[in-house]
Amino acid sequence: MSETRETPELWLHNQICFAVHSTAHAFTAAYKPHLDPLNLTYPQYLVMLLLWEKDDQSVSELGKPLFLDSGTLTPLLKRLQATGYINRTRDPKDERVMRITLTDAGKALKQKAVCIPHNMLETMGMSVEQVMALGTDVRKLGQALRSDAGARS
Amino acid sequence: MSETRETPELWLHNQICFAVHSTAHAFTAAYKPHLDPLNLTYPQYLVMLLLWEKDDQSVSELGKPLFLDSGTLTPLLKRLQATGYINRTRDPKDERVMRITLTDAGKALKQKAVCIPHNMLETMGMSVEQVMALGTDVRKLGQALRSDAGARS
DNA sequence: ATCAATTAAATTGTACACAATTAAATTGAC
DNA sequence: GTCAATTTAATTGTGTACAATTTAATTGAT
Repeated sequence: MSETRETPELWLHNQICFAVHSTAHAFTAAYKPHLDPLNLTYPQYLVMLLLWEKDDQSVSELGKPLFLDSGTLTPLLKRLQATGYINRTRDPKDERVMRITLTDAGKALKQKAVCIPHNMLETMGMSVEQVMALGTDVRKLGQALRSDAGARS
Repeated sequence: MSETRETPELWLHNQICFAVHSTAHAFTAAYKPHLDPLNLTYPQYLVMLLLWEKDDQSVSELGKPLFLDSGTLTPLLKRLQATGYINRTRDPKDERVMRITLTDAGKALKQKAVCIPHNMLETMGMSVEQVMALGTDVRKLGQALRSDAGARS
């Protein structure tokens, strides 16, 4: 009856891209109850993770591991500044560079965030070993997708 | 030196959520060269997949498998209509319902899309079996995240 | 020393994504 | 049959993403 029978490769539920895509959105939704009390969105949380690892980074230093450019980061960082978690100041050595530093409130927030990974692990219902193994595979897939994109010279 | 040494659970590159999040974006970018010639964005492609599986669906029928509501779908469907791939008509039986049907151009597009999954498989550099196994695990994770969100009554 | 390339952010425009509200049509209890 | 609840989309407002352009600062070849 359906013309689909002949093209199972086009079934939505067979597509790993959609599995990854929808699971990413499910993560954002699952983080929400944990991040709302901290006044953070999920992408803002990712930036805070980087700043908690290493304070005082430029916009492009933050963007490289996140695969984001200033078009996304500039407005996001302005919101983090408005919330009071970061400072944005021009580097006196090179006025092109915007240096992002944590405020005291931004540093203090880390203590409220440390429990989030543990809580999310419970939500996922997986062991640490399972999560690490799956993470390795997913990262490998992401790297393959990105390296191939760069491969067309 | 870094205060991070004590909190590896907060390292960005340890977070499976970020692995999934960034791989989802890598997918969107990797699809772009395949979808641009078809005048489709990646989310629009997902809607077309559903319509190729089963023509004539309502907005909410399309939204359920995609985990999207009318707030996202209405403008997206208007763009697909503007491109000429779908029709949007009110159901005469129930004027609340918007019925989405493929135009001839929308139906014809399927033939141009059938090769995309195969091409993407090459980009991923994985076997069909590997992709299916990883897809199963990722879908399971997505389901766990969504079911737990609904678990707070 | 000067000026053409380069670099870093910011800006602009398009397109999701989602919460919350609104509007219109339908259903159901009475 | 009437009107309150429900259902379906659409709308509004905020927040990412990303391509393309712009601006300002720096570098480097001459």
